[in-house]
Amino acid sequence: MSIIVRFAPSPTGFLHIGGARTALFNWLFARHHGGRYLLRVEDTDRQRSTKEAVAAIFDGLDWLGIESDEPPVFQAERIGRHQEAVRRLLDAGHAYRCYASVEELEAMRAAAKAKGVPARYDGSWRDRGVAEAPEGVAPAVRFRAPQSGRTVVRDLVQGEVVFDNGQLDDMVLLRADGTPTYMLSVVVDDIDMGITHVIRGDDHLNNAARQTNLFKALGAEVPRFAHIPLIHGADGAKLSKRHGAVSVSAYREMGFLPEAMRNALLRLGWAHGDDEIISAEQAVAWFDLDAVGRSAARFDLDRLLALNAHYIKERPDAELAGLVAPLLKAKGFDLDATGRGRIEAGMGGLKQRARTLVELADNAVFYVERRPLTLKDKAGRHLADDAVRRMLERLAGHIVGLGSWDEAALESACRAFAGGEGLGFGKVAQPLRVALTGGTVSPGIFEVMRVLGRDEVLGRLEDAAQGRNLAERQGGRNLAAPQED
RNA sequence: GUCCCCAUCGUCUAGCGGUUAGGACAUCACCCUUUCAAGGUGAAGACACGGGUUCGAUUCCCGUUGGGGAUGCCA
Repeated sequence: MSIIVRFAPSPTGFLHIGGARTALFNWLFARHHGGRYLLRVEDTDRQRSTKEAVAAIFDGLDWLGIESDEPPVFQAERIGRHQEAVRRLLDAGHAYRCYASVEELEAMRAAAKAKGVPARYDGSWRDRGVAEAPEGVAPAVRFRAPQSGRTVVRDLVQGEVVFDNGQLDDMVLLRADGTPTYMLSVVVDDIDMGITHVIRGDDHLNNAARQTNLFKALGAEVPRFAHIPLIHGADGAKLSKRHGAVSVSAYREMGFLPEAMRNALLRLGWAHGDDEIISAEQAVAWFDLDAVGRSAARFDLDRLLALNAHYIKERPDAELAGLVAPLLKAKGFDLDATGRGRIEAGMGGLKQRARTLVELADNAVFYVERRPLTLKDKAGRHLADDAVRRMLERLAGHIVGLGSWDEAALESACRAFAGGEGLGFGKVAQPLRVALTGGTVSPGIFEVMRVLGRDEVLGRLEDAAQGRNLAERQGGRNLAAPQED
């Protein structure tokens, strides 16, 4: 039997990282076993579902490269099937109409809680006939769940979990307005879609028991369940808005690469020995449910950052230049051919120093800035001394006629100059760096000179010598504040 | 309250009865060095507790504690 799994988000908000990981695990599981991965939008709650959320979820999944093997199924469009299933259940005596009001239900729960018994619907309409129905009250339809015995969920991750049927109440299948609830639609749709394995967050573990009984009542085979542990926030609680960045799109905006995100998500609750950097191909080859852990994990931004730094280094320079261009544009730097050329030529040194695309863009600014440069933070003090400026002027004179403008030639010329001045190389390099980049932190100075080109270097040197640089600007927006030396 | 799940360094984890309890991130040193990174080397850092079972428990069982989840006409 071929494996069919699905990711079934409810479009009541953005795609958060927990959902993204669930999708990833499903997708990986299908790919690994040569099965199919489907997408189903659980939008039976018409009040809270929005088109924007659907778009955000699709967009996030797309960005992560988790593509569905078939067009997405919209649950709301399948109401007919759900209602039909309820009719069958009603006919077979597996369901009944319940006329209890919302107030009554609340009272029931409060009473149960006070008595210390499971808070659940008391089943008072289980065996009452329609004749007793109060007037003008539209009934909800409830499942007639088994009241004794136990339901066993054989879970691929959690093992065998036993529930006392006395704990499980008669869940609502159809609301009073005739719309299906989640509990009903998941089961009907999973049956119709031929889902063989249900991989989802373990906040659904309890539901698995109730759904198991529904599957049986519907005469269907119960799929295999795999409830994966939740991802928690830094405080150890279930992820919510108050945990800061939780949406996939937020991470995208922070400058993370999808491959880094996937790698990070993959390693939450799943491991393959000591492997940390895992490619998409390896993930497919290695992933299986037996290696999924059972304890909740916290999402660690530092790890993501480290992974992202790794994947940035692995990306070709041209690709990174393309990724950074729009970020630079947003900062007001529209790249011309020269700018683009410099960004790509300087990418080697740039990408060594960035953990996010945002940092990469911030650090690349000096390559596309127009003269005279605006000095960063307190960098100006390196250029404040008149003797230093004259030194820079002499340096310009020393390199202006250089035969070749490559890094090796630049280095030997600059070192020779420093020697001639009786200065340690650092005494020359740092003012030079500030003159050329406007800051005290940058890629290797010879690389910078090479990328900038002779004219620009000479021009920036002259600006510095003449004291033409502009006063400091606001500090960078790097995740890691740039260190002052 | 009731039910369910979980428990190895700060974090993510390896471990599947006998290990100097391993790796990664973060931290701290040192090396390299034109700054910052990167890289290299090293350090510090964990089996929640109590009972069993066993020749032997991080590992198996029970309990305690702690954390989480579910208790909806949300999903």
